[in-house]
Amino acid sequence: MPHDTPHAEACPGCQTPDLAFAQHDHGHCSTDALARAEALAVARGVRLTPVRRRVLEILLEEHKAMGAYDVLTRLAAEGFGNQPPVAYRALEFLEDQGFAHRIRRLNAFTACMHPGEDHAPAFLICRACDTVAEAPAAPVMAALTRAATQS
Amino acid sequence: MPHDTPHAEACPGCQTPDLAFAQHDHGHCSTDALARAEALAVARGVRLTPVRRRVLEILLEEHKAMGAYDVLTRLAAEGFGNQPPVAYRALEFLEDQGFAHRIRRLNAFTACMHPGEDHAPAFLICRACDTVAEAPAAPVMAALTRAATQS
DNA sequence: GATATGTATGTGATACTATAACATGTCAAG
DNA sequence: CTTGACATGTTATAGTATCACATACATATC
Repeated sequence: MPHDTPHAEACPGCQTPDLAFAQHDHGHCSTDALARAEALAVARGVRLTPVRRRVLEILLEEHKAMGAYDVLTRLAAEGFGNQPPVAYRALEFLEDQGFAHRIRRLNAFTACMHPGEDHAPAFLICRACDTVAEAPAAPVMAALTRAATQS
Repeated sequence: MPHDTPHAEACPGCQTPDLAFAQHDHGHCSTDALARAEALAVARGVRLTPVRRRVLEILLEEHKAMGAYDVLTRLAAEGFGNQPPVAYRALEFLEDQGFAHRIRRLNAFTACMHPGEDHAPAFLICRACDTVAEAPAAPVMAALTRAATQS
């Protein structure tokens, strides 16, 4: 339920749900990410099977943090298995390959926008609508590492 | 089960379980944090009831990330309620008052080492033994904020 | 002191998240 | 064609979290 917390006021995605998509031609970046994933899978000799591919597509379409059971519901509706491991296994595969990220804080998953690139992402998550932005976090990591070594 | 991941090699707490306590006189910092919490509770007009107080003590004693059910088990053994809400409510109270932190990534909680101080903590969590160190994260936050505003 | 009010706790039920364990299927190499 | 590795299906269960309602307890008011 968007629009019902103060936080929503600061989130473009909440105010104009289609904004995120319009802004960056989501259709394109989506098919692009998918294509990269396919290529990488081939290059690595791993198989982007129908379930796995479909899960990635779903994550890309939604462009937000999705729970494993949300994904599972979609899969089941499309004739794939309807038991939790079906979703978890596909999601685990995607995460292992760097095609998706697990956001443990939300018990959720989201498609990676830069598969194949070496990156340390931080996630900007709208508390109201769960839209996720992936921000480069190299400087953040650096600060963290500094904090860590000092302790 | 400590000592069985490569990561453990880098964690002082893993190698010498008592180190964290010896190093900083945990007994003292523990009672100190408790005293601060008591004072703050009075100052704010909120009640640090027996369950709440005991939960805080447990978190301070353990000095590591504890699941709600771990806490609950301890509570039940001591004659408090044995249903999940008992633990969750006390933990929520402690978190609201800033006496404890919830580490969602671990589905766990830990006592705050600096109750009352305005701070933005980052947590350094040993993957092997769940010992938690609370590091000052102001610079990390700054980097994050920068990343956020750019997106 | 009796009563009313708000807050805290007890308790049972249930929702949500995740994994273990084992059976079955599928594909490609030899 | 068989074998072996990987993928999926399926059942069961573990682990995390919240809801809803009843009860108790403290404080303020009359």
